[in-house]
Amino acid sequence: MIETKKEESFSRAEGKKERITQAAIRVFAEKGFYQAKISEIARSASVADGTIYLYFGNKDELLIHVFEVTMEHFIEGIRAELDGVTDPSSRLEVFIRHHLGMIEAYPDHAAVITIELRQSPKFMREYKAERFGTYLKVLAEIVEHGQREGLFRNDLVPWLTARALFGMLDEMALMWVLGRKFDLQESGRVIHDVFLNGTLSKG
Amino acid sequence: MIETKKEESFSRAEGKKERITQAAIRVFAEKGFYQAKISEIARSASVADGTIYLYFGNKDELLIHVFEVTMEHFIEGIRAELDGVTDPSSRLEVFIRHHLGMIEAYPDHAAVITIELRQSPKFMREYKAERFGTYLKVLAEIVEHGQREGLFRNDLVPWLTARALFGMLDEMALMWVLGRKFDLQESGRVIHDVFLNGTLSKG
Amino acid sequence: MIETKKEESFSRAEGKKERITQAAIRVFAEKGFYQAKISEIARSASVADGTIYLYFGNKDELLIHVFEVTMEHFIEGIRAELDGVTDPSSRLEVFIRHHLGMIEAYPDHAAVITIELRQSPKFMREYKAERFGTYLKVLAEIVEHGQREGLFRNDLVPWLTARALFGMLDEMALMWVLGRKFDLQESGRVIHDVFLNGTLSKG
Amino acid sequence: MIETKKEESFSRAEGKKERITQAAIRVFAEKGFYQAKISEIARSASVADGTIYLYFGNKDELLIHVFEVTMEHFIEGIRAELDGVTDPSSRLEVFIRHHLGMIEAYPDHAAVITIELRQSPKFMREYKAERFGTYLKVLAEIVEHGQREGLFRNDLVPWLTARALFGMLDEMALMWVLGRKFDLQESGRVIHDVFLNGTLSKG
DNA sequence: CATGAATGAGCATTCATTCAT
DNA sequence: TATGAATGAATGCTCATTCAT
Repeated sequence: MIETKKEESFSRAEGKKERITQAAIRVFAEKGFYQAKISEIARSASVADGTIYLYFGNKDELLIHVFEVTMEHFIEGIRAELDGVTDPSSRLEVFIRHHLGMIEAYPDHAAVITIELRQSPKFMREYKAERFGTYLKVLAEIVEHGQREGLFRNDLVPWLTARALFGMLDEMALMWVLGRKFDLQESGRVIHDVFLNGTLSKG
Repeated sequence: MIETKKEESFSRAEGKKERITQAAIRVFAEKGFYQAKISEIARSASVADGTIYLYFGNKDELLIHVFEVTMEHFIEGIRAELDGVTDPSSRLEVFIRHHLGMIEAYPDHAAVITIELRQSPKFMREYKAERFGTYLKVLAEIVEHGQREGLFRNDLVPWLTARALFGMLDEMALMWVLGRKFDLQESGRVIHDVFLNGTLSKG
Repeated sequence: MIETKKEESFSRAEGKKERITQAAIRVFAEKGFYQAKISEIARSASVADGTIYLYFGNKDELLIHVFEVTMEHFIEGIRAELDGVTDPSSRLEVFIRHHLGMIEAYPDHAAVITIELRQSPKFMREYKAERFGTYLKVLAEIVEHGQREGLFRNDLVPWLTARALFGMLDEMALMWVLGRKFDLQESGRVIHDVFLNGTLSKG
Repeated sequence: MIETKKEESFSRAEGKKERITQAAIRVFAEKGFYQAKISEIARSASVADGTIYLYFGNKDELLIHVFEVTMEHFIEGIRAELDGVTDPSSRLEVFIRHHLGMIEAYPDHAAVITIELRQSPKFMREYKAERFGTYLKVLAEIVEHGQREGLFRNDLVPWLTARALFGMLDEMALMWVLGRKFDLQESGRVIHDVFLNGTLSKG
């Protein structure tokens, strides 16, 4: 399944940007964007405050980068996992399992996604989250594919459906991160089952 | 259906607290909690900055109040709408329609819910959102009721199911608020349909 | 000796100003001038905040009034006690005993004097503390009188001497108020004795 | 005698903290603690407001530091001056002359001592002024020493006596700072003489 | 006279960002 | 590149004072 990356020793150059990014993920996840202090991220990354500004224009850009990197992480993973899986139902299952598996392996990522996507509407209107769109597109295409195959109902708007599914997964992730009071993967299996039965074409 | 309250002229006393609350909803919704300035809320409520502190201990407490009032608003509405509706499927439909209807009528409320629920995990861990729990409980009880009636599958954990449903609705609300690029109630009907078909007991 | 006034029920009119004054003495004594809140003084006097401004122009004036009233209290007392005492040494003794006795009976007064006299030099330069001058004059006149009688050395400048004596008494009062760790009147007797006879051992 | 330090150009590091401290002494002395504004101290020290918080946790801590530094200044000076002086009467004379000399050389220090020591009793009860205690101890030990030598009366409690003496000196300092209407050192000589010999005329 | 809700000027403190080294 | 001391704009909150009732 998904294995947590071990603390790698990066090359000096890119390593520093990467260290900052990872530190930012940790701190944003724990404190939220506005409570996170640049100085704390710097400390957590073992760099000077000013160093962060050699790699990122400002705090906003750091947040955006963190979000994009996080989504990239999800995207690469899901693409690898989907490779070779052709059955729409299985693809859906893989997506759900992978998403929740990532949350379990990297809980901070859940917080980053959750927090980032829910900044003020104003912020969200301005920042077009491309990678997030790409990730959702993977899901929407699973739905479309399933529709072409005649498995899924044709009255579903793929991108709305994808977003609704994502809403469920994100809500599960949020709850789980808060208290870890239930089995995340088990909830994923139920979501898959319910969603599937609800979306099957009657033919 | 749901009708937007018109700007009432309140009595001095409660009126002022109410004006501040409504102004806070507007400003929090547009700017988010941290970007919202007390002085802007005060201006929007036509009171002095200091007046806010006659009614609320600090900015945090104002946010919490705003959230609680918002949820109260949802709770009262849904209870009234559910009154007399006995069929679980219909109750579910009513809930979805009402929730999304409220979002349409009071779009700021969607932002408040979204923002409030997604503050930093740290914040959420400390603040127990009682009213939000009450609201979700209404949904969970619809599921439970449906299970007792033999309509819904028994393998669904009611509160998890309710939360997943809420996740979908909240995601729809978020998207709609951002661009109003689709018919919110139509998406609600699809969610109801998909969810229902997915959760029906096979008996 | 000195007896603490019991809580009198004043006539409504002057009573209110008096209540405010006494409340201010209490609060100034405990918190100091800047930390004392008008609202706390009002509460302590059982009047509304605004009422204070019917009797005093502002917080500064209230402080000045409090100080003047306090000094008046000392002045009246010391004049009564000195009445009929003619011997300079005895008059000095009476002054010291009375001053320290007042501190013991009304410890808040010590704090008021201490605090008031030590506001910023700027403040002190502007506010001419007349009553305080009157009080000190009583002491200076005891010195002068003693000089005329041939009891005291003629090289003492009376008002400087009076001020130095006052400095000792005020310091004793300050210490005593802080911890009450010694016998205030006993220290007064030593001061009287030293002042009169000096510190050299007679051996 | 005592010579006023000229404005030195400090090294960047300690220099800045020192500049802030000296600026604070000036401003506290002129305005008093509560009227002194951080921004004015910053301006007076030619640093930004925020810079003060790199060296001091908050305004209170700045005041405490200022007081401790001031007392340190007095302590170092008096120790140097007392070095080699063995006669108790002379040591007493040195102490008085030095204390008042410091006031003349650094009048702001008088205000700092006066103000600091007379904050609200509440403040004083919490803050244990160690350096002030050390300074007073020097004086108390002069008294004790004089008692052991048989010069001073044995019925004097040294620390009370020291405090009374300090009260006289501080009162002289306060008056002198306010108007400089008399010769401070001359008043010191009289205090020394009176304290030693008392006020009775020898006739 | 009395009230106390409302006001808003004022200030300590924070923290993203800069820049001399 | 990297540093971190220094900056100073920005803001939540306080509280003396006012004034409609």
